[in-house]
Amino acid sequence: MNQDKAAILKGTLDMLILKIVALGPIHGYAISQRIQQISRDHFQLQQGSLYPALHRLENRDWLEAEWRDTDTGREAKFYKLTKKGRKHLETEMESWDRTAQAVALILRTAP
Amino acid sequence: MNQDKAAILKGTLDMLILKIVALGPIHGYAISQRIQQISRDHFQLQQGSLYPALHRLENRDWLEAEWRDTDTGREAKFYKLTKKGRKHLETEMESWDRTAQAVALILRTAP
DNA sequence: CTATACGCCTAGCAATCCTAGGTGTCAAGA
DNA sequence: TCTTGACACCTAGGATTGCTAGGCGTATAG
Repeated sequence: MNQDKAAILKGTLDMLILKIVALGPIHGYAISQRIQQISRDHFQLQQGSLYPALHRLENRDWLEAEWRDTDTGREAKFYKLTKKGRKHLETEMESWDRTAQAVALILRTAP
Repeated sequence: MNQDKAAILKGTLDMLILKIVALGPIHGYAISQRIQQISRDHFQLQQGSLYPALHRLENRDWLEAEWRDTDTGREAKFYKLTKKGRKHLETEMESWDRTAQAVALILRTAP
């Protein structure tokens, strides 16, 4: 079915969400749109992944939520980063960099 | 405990193993050593991940196994890529590239 | 008035990697 | 001699994670 839009790589979703929220307060539904948009339609974040992840991040005190109105006048749950969340995001990004480099080392090894 | 050696990113292990085996026939124990070595000690592949993965790859006809002697005169199960395996490896590598780029797009987005 | 987008939620599945245990051989050092 | 460590294989079960597939309610466009 989805040959086109790819699933999120396991273990990276938290980091991606935190990064999007770091750009400014935003509600859940919009997060999935932003991820799809910025990734140039590569990632397709499912709601069944999104909302549990948001609750997970809130429970770990990386995100704070607040009900507010959207531009279109509807209620939505806006998230913003906590200090802990910002710190954690940095750690995760550094970790990602090292991991991506390590993978690249292996994939680029010539026979 | 392991602040140093990182776990393998979920979903990438099959690709990494296939890539190592693509460098030439090799047995399981040596695969984990090679992965650790080439990744400059970043990845620490556990045996409880390694062997189930190898059986998985064999069942999918991406790897073939054969018992042979090592340099040290012991018996070991040497793996080599099948044609299907080589093809799958290429697909996975392309997929990884696109995914890594998509992640980079998101992580590099400035506020 | 009906479909679609918006916006939230949950239960349960499938996959994956790990921990923690096990087997047996062999070489080196106390 | 005996014990430790490296070599080389294996499995069961747990934890985590993202998805599928369902659900709710409102507003807007056709």
